[in-house]
Amino acid sequence: MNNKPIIHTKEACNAAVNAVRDTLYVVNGKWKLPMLVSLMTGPKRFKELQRELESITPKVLSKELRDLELNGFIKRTVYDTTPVTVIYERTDYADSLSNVINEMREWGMNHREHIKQMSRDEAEARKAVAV
Amino acid sequence: MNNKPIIHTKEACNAAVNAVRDTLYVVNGKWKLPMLVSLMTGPKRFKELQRELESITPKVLSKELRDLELNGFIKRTVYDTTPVTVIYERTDYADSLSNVINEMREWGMNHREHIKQMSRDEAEARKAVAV
DNA sequence: CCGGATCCGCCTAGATACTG
DNA sequence: CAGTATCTAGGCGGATCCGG
Repeated sequence: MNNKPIIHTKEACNAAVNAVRDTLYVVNGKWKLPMLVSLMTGPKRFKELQRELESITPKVLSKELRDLELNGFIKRTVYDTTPVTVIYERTDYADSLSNVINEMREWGMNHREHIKQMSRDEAEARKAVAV
Repeated sequence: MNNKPIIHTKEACNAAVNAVRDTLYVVNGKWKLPMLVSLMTGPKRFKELQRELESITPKVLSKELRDLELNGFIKRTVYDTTPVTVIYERTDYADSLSNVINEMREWGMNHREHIKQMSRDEAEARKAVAV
């Protein structure tokens, strides 16, 4: 019918775009990744996380922890001491992100080089014009 | 020195986190992916893109196009007609994203199922308590 | 100690109107 | 046609104070 030879129906593309956006959403923001990284060395208490992430405010930390919990990346456990002790720890499910994260890390590093090269090329072009 | 057996130095982790954030940043937002998808079927003019992406405003489209161009994902060409014709097209470099995008798409789809399962489990738990 | 509640400033997407 | 100019709104991150 048209010149698109492949399986790119509009609906499939939209579903794909949405799936990608979901992924973007769950790891996006300033703190989510550092938090998951910080929890890789073991379970932590609220205050410990706050100290490690230096400069995060309790409100934001609390919200981010809730987000991560809702997505199943961390588990929150309350111990009935006085005062209460709250422990946060990574779940196994958090590891399911590793492929995505690695791809992103790798691409991001290459991209940094690519951008540098682009601006070098551009500088050369400007020089050529200037002469 | 400490109990971390692996190669996770603080600096390496930070660099990794930054690389990941770069990747997140360049494809983030409501429009970047749909735009790249739309340009997969061939070069397009400004107005064509606006029509395909229905509901994007020219200001936002213009900004997003600039972003994509700065990252080297698209090429902008001005033809000296009256009135001027401007053509946007994907670069080969845009294809370098395919691995990342595919991983994200796949993970996003699985995650949707995972979330569903989590809420089902939770509903079960509530039912058990209610009885 | 672990947060919740409230207020506040910023950034940016969007709406609308306009220009070369 | 291919954008720019101006204004507004709302969401997010931060600061500060409060409570269990």
